[in-house]
Amino acid sequence: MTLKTIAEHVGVSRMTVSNAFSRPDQLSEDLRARILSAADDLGYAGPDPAARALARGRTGVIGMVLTNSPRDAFTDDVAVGFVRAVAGSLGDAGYSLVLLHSSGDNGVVPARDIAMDGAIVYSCAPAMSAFTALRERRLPIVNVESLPFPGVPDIGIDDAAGAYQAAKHLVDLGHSRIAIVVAALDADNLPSSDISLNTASPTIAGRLDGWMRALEQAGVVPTMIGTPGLVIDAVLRERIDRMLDDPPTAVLAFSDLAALEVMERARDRDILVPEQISVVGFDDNPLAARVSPALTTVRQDIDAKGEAAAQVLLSLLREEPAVSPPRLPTALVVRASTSRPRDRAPRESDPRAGG
Amino acid sequence: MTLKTIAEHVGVSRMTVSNAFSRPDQLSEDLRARILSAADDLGYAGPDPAARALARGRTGVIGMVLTNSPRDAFTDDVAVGFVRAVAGSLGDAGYSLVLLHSSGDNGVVPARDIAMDGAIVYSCAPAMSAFTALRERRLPIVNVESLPFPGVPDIGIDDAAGAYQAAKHLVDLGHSRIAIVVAALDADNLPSSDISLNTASPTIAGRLDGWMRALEQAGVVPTMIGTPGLVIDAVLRERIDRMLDDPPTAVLAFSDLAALEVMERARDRDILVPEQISVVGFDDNPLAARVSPALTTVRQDIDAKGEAAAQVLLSLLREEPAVSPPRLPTALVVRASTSRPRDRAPRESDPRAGG
DNA sequence: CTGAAAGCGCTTACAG
DNA sequence: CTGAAAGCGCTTACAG
Repeated sequence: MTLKTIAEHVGVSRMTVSNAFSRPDQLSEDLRARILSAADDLGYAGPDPAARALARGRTGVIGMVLTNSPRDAFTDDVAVGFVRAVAGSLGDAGYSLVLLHSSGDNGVVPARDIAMDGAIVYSCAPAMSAFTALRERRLPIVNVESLPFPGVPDIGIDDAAGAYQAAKHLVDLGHSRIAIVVAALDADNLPSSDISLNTASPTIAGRLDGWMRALEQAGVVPTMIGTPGLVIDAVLRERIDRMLDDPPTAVLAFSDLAALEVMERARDRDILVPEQISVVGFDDNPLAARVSPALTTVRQDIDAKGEAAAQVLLSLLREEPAVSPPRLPTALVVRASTSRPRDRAPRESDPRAGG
Repeated sequence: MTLKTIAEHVGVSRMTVSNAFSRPDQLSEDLRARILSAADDLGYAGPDPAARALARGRTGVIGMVLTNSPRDAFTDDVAVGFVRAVAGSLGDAGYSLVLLHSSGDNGVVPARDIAMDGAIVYSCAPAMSAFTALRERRLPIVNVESLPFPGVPDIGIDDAAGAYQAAKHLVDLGHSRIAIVVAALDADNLPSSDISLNTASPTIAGRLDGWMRALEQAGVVPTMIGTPGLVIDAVLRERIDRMLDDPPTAVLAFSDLAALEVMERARDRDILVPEQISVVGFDDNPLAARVSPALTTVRQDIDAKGEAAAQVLLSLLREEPAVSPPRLPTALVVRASTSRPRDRAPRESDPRAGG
C-alpha cells in the first residue's frame, strides 16, 4: 500500500497523489478530494514518514541528549522541567522531541543512529560519544549547561551570580563555619584550601566559582563534601553523614535535592534546621517551597531556559547564524531554612563544659 | 558524502562499505579496518539513519502519546515517572522514545508524520486523532490507562481495588460526610445520587467504581466535586473552595495533586487536616510522603507500569501475540492526613447552639 | 570474501 | 493543472 496503489485506483500518476497529500495547491480541489477519499477507502494512512524523510531531508524530529540515561535524568525535577519546556516550544513549531541516552551500551548510539534534524545537548561533556556523533553528522546543535564548544551556541544560567548571592546570604547572617556539598568533585570533608576544585561539570564549576568568591571575600574557608559521581549517591550520603558528626553552622548545596538530603539526615539526628544548621539549595525545585522548613534557594527559570534552547535551535534550522544568548538570570529566594547561627553550645568534649 | 564516496576512495563497492558498518561478519577484519579508517578520515559519520530506516523498514524509534501535550503531561509526576520507566526499558532494548503531542494543531499530526516502529498510548481516548493515525498506520500499539480497544493490549493498574480500599478506610474510621474530588466529570457539589457518573477517563471511571462500591456498602452518599477538564483547573479549584464553605469530614481525591490542592485550600481557611477534614489521595506521588501532614494515599507502582508497557510493546515488535497482562496491584498507604472524624462542633446557624 | 541488481516509498524541479 | 524523470542514501537477498 503506497502512493502507487492509490494512483492506480484513481487513475492518476504517483506524484499527483503525492501532491494531494503534500502540496494541495498543485491540483484541483475536486481531484484532491477524490484522491483523499480513495486513500481513505483503501486504508492508506498517508505518505510513509521514513520515505518522506529521506526524500525531503527532514524528519520533524529533534534529539535531546541528557546527561546520563533518560532514566537518571528524569529523577531530577529540574531536568524534567527543562525537557517539558523544550518539548512544548518545539511542539508549537511542529517538531517532536526524541529522548536520546548518551551512553551507548549494547552498541546502539542513538545520537548516531536516529534520524533527526537537530539536537539539544543538556549538561554533557564535549567528549561524550553522543556529542561527538552529533557533530560528525553536522547536525545543528545547541548546548545547554554544557562545557562551551567552538561554534556551538550555548544556553545557560548565571550559576556564579546565584551562588555568590547564596554564600553572601550566609556570610551576612554571620556564618563562618560553612560546608559546601557538591557532586562531580571528590572531597571527603576537607577544607577547600587542601584540595583542587576542578570539576567536569560546568554547572558545578560555575556554582563553586560564585560560592568561593563570596566566602573568600569574608575570609571563610569552607569544608568540601563531594562525590566523584554526577548525582546524589551512596558516597555523598555517607560523607554528608560524616559532616553531621560535627556539623558546620551552614551548608551550601549544589541542588535543592542535595539540600533536602542534608535536611533529612539532620532531622534523623535531631539537628534543628535552621536553628543548628542553615541550609541553602539551588534551582528552586517545586519541592523547595513545599518542604518544612521551606528551603532557601537560588531560583532559575527553567521554562525560560527550555524556551531559549528551542528558539536558538529553531533559528539554526532556519539556517540563521548561531548566537548564544546571555546567561539567564538567577535570584536568591530566602525562605525558612536559613537563620543567624546561634551561639555555639558547649560540646560535651569541650573543656569549658561540665565540672 | 555517502557510502559511495567512501567506496570510491577505498576502491570497493558501495555495499562492501555498507557491510563494513552494518554486517562486520561479511568482510575481512582487515578490509573493514581500512574502510572504517577511510570513513573516519573523510569525516563520514556512518550510514544515514533516514535512508537506513527506509531500506530496513525499522527506525529504532518508539512513539509516546501523552494525554495532552507533553507540556501538560510533564506537570504530573506520575506521568513523568511513567515516561521515565518506559524510556529506560526501551533504551535497554536499543530503542529511543519520541514524545508525541496528541492534539495536532498547526496541521502537524506527529502520530501520522513521524517515522517510528511502534507506540505507547498513555491515558488517551480511542477517538483521539493520534490514536486513529497510529491504527491506520498499522503500527504496533500498547494502550496504557486508556479505554480498551479491540486487538490493542492494555496496561493498567487496579484503580477500582485501590479506590475501594481508600473509601473503606474512611468509612472504617467512622466518616459518613464524604466528598469525592475528580476531573473529567462535571459536578458542582452535588450528591452522587443526583448526577450521572459517566466520565471519558478510564482511570477516573475505575476509581469512581471502587469508591462508590465501598460507600454504597456503608450507605454513604458522597458529594461530588468535579471539572469537565482533564486536569486540575480553575473550575475545580472554585468548586473545592465552595465545598470548604461547609466542609465534609473527609475527602477522596482522584490524585495526590488534587488532594494537596484540597489540603492547601483547607489550610488557607484554617481548617485542620486531619482533625477537621481527612484527605486521601491517589498515586503515591513522591510529594505525598514529604508534605505535612503526610498524605494517606493509594500507591501504584509506576516503574512496574512503564516496564510492563515497554515489554509488551517489545514483544509486539518481535511479532509475538498481543497479550494484556493483569492489572497491576494498588495498595492503601495510611499516613497522617486521615483520622477519625471529631464530634461535629455545633455550627453558628445550628438551632441547638447559642440562644 | 566481494559486488551487480533490485528495491525501500517518497519528493523535487521541470516540462508540457 | 498534470506527469515522466531523476534522485534521496541505504540494505537485502543472491550470484560468483
